[in-house]
Amino acid sequence: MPELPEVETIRCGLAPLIVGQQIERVVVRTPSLRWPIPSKLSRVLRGQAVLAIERRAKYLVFRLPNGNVIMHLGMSGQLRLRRGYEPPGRHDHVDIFFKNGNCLRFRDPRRFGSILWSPTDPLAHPLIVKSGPEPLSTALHGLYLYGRSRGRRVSVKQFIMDQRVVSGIGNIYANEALFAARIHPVTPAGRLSLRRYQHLVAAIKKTLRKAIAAGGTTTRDFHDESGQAGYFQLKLQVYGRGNKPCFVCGATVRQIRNGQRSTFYCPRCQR
DNA sequence: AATCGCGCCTGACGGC
DNA sequence: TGCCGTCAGGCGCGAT
Repeated sequence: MPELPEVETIRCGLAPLIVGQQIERVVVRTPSLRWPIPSKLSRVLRGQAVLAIERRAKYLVFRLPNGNVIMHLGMSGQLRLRRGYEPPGRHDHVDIFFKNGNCLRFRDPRRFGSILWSPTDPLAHPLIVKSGPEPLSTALHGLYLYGRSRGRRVSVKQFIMDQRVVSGIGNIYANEALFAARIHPVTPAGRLSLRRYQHLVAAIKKTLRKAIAAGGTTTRDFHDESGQAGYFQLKLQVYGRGNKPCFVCGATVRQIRNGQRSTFYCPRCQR
């Protein structure tokens, strides 16, 4: 499930290969994603050159002279760039053919992803404008989370997964960052001290940076733009490790449900 | 305003 | 073998 590090990995891999390239044509086979792909997408993209690829939260933004493509990979979205033609599979929903002979293919078995068109400022798009600060920017700091959390009774894990509070953190990295910060995931957000939020922010940044450096986390669904799986999975401390021994203290990692999400933590390390 | 739970969607997997 | 239920989960939305 692509979270910020996976989307960033895709962006970095894709940028040198398609920035500056001109789009020849676009084939939309399945318009019914999370939201319908705009019927004009093929028309507006034809002949345009990609000026830049940016990332905001978990969204990819393709800058073009006449507007912007906003893409979200949802749970199972993949992007692959390959040379020449390959017959599309059942879940290969969109092809973007470039004049240099490459094809960017969007594949998404669960179709929770989305591809939208924004003729104006994409950062002002309703889906993006409410996103919280980028976790790796200076806008995310301990005092910010502390302030936003006052009076909040939701668990700290749900709190940091709220994209309006801070963007880009999904279930995997929420679990990992809370482990790194030694904070129990179910602690009410409003009950944590400023000092503990400072530790948490440091842990979030460190966890995300390491994941980006490693090229994202391998899951069933994630592949980067070349189809390569990430290899951060080897380093996951708690996610997916229910009933296994904590790498730090040996206690049994617990798996619970919190806010309808699988939650993993070490009952001895995290308080 | 904050919180809760639903629904979208498919594939993997376990049980019978 | 095959069928069925459950789980995985990002995120907007409606209800409370």
